[in-house]
Amino acid sequence: MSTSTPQENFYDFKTIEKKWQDHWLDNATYRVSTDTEKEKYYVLEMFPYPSGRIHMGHVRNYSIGDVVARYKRFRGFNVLHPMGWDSFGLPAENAAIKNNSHPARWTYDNIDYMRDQLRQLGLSYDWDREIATCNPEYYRWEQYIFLEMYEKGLVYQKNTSVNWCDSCQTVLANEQVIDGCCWRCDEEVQARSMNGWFFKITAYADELLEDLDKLGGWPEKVVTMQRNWIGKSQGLQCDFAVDGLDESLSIFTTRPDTIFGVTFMSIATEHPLIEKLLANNPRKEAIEDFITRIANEKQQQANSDLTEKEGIFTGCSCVNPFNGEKIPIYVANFVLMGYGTGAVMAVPAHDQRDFEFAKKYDLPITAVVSPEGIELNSDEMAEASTVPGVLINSGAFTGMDSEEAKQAIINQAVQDGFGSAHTTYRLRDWGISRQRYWGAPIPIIYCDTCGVQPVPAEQLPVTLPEDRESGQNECAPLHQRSSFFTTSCPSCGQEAKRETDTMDTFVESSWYFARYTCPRFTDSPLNREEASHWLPVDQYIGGVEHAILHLLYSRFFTKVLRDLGYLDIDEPFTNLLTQGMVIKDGSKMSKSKGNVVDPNDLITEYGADTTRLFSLFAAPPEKDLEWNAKGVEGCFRFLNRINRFITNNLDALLKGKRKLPAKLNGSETQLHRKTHQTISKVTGNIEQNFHFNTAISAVMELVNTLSALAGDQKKEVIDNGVLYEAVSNILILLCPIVPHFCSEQWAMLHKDHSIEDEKWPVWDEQAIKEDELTIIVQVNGKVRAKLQVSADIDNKALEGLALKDEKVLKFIDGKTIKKVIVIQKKLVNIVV
RNA sequence: GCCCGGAUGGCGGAACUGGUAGACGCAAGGGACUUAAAAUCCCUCGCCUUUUAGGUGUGCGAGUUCGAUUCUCGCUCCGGGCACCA
Repeated sequence: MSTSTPQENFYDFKTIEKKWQDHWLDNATYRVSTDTEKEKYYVLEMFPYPSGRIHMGHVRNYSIGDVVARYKRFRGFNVLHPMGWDSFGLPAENAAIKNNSHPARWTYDNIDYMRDQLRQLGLSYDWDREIATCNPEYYRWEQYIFLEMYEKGLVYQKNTSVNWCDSCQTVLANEQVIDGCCWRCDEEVQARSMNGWFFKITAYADELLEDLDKLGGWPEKVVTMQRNWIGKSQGLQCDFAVDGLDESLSIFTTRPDTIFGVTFMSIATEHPLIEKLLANNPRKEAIEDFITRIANEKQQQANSDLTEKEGIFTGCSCVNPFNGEKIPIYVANFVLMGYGTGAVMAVPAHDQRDFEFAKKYDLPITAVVSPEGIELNSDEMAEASTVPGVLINSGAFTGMDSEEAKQAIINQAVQDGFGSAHTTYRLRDWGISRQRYWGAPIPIIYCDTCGVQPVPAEQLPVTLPEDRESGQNECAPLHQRSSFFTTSCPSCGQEAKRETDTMDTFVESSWYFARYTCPRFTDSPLNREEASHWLPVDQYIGGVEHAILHLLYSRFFTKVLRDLGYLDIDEPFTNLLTQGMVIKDGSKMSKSKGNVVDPNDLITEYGADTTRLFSLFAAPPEKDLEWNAKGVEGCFRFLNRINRFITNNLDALLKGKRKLPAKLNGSETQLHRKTHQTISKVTGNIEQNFHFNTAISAVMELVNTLSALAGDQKKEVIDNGVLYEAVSNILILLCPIVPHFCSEQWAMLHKDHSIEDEKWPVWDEQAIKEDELTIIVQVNGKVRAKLQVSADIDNKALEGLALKDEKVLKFIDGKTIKKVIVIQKKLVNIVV
């Protein structure tokens, strides 16, 4: 639509949308409370970070959610559909520095603007439940939960190696380290050992893994990603005595069956045993140099590709408890201290990485598992053999099947007291400490006398100091504020210091969905009654980029809150829909690519309804959506066609009877049938998989049929009852998608009630049935003719008709018919 | 490297448990209305050919079947996740 276009050609979306938005807001139409009469339905879209303005991804996400919410209301559910703001985070601090403002100011301004934008989209939220996670009334309860978790031993402090940027004076997350340098200032990142707070998510590793089976309403892909992330493996933990020291080296392996093939040992550069191995070691200097070099390389290559495997002999050895063999100990760059025990028994014959290492350092290779039908020669192997087989060179276990041997060897280790069955997870505990200002303060006090003290619950919330000076890029901002960190010990009353780290912002989003059920509750984090009524979330909708972290943390919090007595569910989200990205010109919309479409422009030009309609029509929700400006116009045209039809037929629609006549003529039958087919199609598309694109197509077809049969060139007179049936159903079926438009059109036809008082239509199976069928006739699988037959024809008669058809005769003439296949009501295939 | 997806006209996408491939929309071409434009309406629209018809066609190659976009096997390309996990 160009600006020179006369407005009178189009429906007046500006006035209409404003009118209905005001109406919904003034009447709090979408406010909900517990209702025992109606079944509850909780639909939730991932809440946004208030970055400034909404983008097309938000429009798509929230449009999908809004259709679900409105549809479920039509189906008679009591729908909880809340919205809020994930409003802590680093961008606010950066923006505050840049604009010489305060993070809170910047954040709340953004929230105000974006709330307005969401309202302009006509989203049916219960705004009374709005929450902002940076509000002390929200994070006080997060601090409260933290303290309860602390009490239960689910929160602890430990020293770990982190990415440290010296110029920014802060810890960086892995994804903020680019090629070994800080994403913001390009300073080289260092490894630094720091004390931080951790949530013991590993305590729930098994349950988080097992309960994945309960998530039948989640995309298989997301479940798999979580399963791999948790990464459970079972095997043997076994101790190897260190030669000449009163120490043992503990290893974990998933291949106990290969234990007789161990020819060396690889340990991590950070392994605690190294210190002891280096005492009085003639090679001490070389080993230390190696370790320092590897440590630096590791830090810089945290995000890059694999480096070559390297190691250094320590000069020390240990003993394989199964056969008494002496095993040299190497320090190797590929061994992770954070997984297993930080030491790996190396079996080069059956592990590719160990194989390469052995070749490089000329270490022996001993094959101990012989795959069926193959004779392994240790000296001639070109690569490791990782398949199962029969044990060889394995003492008492020789001849045993490798799968069987795993258990037998574990049993032996247990019996002899040097090992046991053990389960290891890839999942690590969740480090939540951030040296930032704009986050929820960790409610802990350090007292020189009494040590670590939790802040007493009655002193919550620990609020952020408001005197944040702007214009400074300071490190650990809370650490600079004595007004904040100076306090008194809750135990002895002496002067003490507050923890100055804030919590990872993922903590806020791990339980907000529960807080929505009782957003203003002041007694505890959650009102058990409300939470148990509304939860779990029936339908959760958001980007697949949160498939692991956010969704895993939320599942973890749900289990913790359950164990703290606040919830009675195991899993927070029954059904999950992960929507695709919004793409333009083949790549994701981004400022740097300059291919951003601003929702504001679209709303101004075509209105919210068209914007919603297109974002739902162009692709099914789970797929990426390719933006097409012309496609938007097509959607706008569609709405105008409906508007024009109703306007042109308003007299008949208002004055005529709204009941179907007793007998229908040809056109009426067709329209009536199409109407009911459309109801069935749309309902099915929404219920099955939220494929709104095909639902919209179906309504478009109905509108096409309507124009053809009842438009200007109509052939037969259409009874008003049939006409009304078609029109009213078009409006109800489209209402969840284009609510302002349908509300307005409905209001033109009805003075007494709004469209939202209507029930979702039910289709009539009888009306759907076609009385004539098109039967395909194939000869040797190729379509040769189409027959119009009455719907009740039997197979025998059908076969007869097909064999007599002129076009078919052409192809079977003079040939022997081998076989005739008749598929009821569908096709006849003649094989010659 | 491993684990998931995906590939259908000029484009976005349809096609129920194997049964008319290309619904719906966009773009394109032709026509009507108009002084003209906008808007609207009608027609055509996978490719090829000897065009009232026939051939061919759902990334490539096989297979199962009367019949495959759909099922099986083997590839190619694209997207995503994990990445020294012992």
